[in-house]
Amino acid sequence: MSKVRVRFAPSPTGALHIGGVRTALYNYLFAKQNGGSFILRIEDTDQTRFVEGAEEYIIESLKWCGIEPDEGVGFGGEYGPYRQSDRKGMYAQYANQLLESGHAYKAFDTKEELQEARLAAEKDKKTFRYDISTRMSMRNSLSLSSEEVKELEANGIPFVLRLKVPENEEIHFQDMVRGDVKFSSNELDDKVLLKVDGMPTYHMANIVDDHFMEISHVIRGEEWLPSTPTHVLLYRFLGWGDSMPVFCHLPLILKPTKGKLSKRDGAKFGIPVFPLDWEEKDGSIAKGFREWGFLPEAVINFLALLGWNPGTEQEIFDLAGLVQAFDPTNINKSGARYDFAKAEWFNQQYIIATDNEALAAKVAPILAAKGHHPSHEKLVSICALLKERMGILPDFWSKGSYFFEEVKAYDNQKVIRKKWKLDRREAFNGLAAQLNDLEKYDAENLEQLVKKFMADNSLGFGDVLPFLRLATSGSTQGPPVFEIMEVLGKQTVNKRLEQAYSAFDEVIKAKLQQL
RNA sequence: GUUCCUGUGGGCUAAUGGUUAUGCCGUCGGACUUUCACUCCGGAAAUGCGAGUUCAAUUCUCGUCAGGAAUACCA
Repeated sequence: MSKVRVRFAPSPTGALHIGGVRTALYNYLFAKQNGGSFILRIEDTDQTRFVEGAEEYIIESLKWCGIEPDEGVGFGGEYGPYRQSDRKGMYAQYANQLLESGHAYKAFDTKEELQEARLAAEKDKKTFRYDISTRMSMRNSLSLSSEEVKELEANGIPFVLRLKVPENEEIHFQDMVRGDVKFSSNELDDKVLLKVDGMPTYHMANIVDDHFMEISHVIRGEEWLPSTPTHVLLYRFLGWGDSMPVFCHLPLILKPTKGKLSKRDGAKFGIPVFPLDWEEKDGSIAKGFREWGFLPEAVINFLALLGWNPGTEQEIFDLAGLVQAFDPTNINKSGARYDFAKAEWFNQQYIIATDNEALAAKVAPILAAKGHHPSHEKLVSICALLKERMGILPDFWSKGSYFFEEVKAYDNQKVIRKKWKLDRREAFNGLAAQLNDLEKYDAENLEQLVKKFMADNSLGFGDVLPFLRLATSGSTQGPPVFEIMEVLGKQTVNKRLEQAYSAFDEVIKAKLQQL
């Protein structure tokens, strides 16, 4: 078997969404597993849709995900250029070859004429198709006499080259996911091969490029399935039928409701659909997984399992593990819905698995943005306390801001109203004093001290701990209190206790007044 | 409309022509923690529908319905 060479071929029309990332990932996995090459080709044959920065975005996204191409735009290689606009000169030759061999023809129809034909068909509740049944009623080198064609050309009337699809032919091809797939040529339209501007269409360019880049497997989204028979025809007519790549059409990624996931869905559902932030033309920012606080390993793991399964019950895979376990025959046929909750779960797993030192580094920028620059040691110990409670990186702040800022509010007023007693204030003042006198201020000693305090005053855990929590963190939830106190330190805890006692008293006084 | 693709709990999925249809996420309950999370235990919940083949169908066939994709001088 010849060398495995696969390509990821996005068009630079905007941000890459996770469906594209998954396609890239599967290409990458298949290439690496077979000792082959993963190639990035930029399909920019439609110059009207070119978007500034999209190409860089794609490259940066792949890098962030850890699936760098071996060849391609930005990565070098022996089969370049890898940008279709840079290969512009190559395509006409092959389109003309098809013209000469009678597999293509010139079509002079204007946009308006085509539009008219479409409108006419619509009246009959049909869709116009430029194909064997209609081409003789259009203006092209098949329906016109050679004199007429010459005259049109002499007058500089622009034309496109269209594929002449043969009649009554059954076209078969093998698909790695779907097995034997067949189409009738009668259902195919005479696709434009070369546009008026001299640029090839996707169909033409991708066949020429795949051929010369010696692509062995075409792994792409299912939306290409219906045009694959046209591609098969092209390979055959160009004389490349024997070296045609194997096709592998991936199931679509579906949006949370119904339908194929699209770029707009991020804003619509309030979830990330792009790997990185993307700035739209109107200046709005579509938030990426990275900025959302996802780890790339988690995104990759999540995406890998969307439409594929390893055949075992293992769910957590690093990239190397995926390369090993990946098996295209286990790719599903049906579309997979994008479930954000599951993505978050994966991320949580990866955050928990990250050691505290590394997590501290990831979380530091979030704190810096809030104006806090804690010492590394402090950050590491807080990471240890918080990591199991984080789904995404910013949770570090939402669940741990009290480590860095004063407590502004106490979230569980109900507990205060029920359990705080004015006549215990003296005892609690005593506790504060004892805590202040504690020499070795660590969780273990704190716990001992507090337990003794409870025993001395005949108080239960429920009478004391919620207030320690509330006072120090503002919340009755979170990591073990004594560990919070240790990290906070004596001074801070004392200050917060004092403040809190008064605040608790106020709550009770307000309650008494109401009665 | 036409062509093609696809239908397993709420989501992602496993499985075999043959016990109680798997696992994960989510959800609910319990244990642990007097909290939350983690962890552990348990519950509810699925083969779209209808025929046919067969001793036996989620699996094979047909029909039907539903969803999706394609139907551009976009990719």
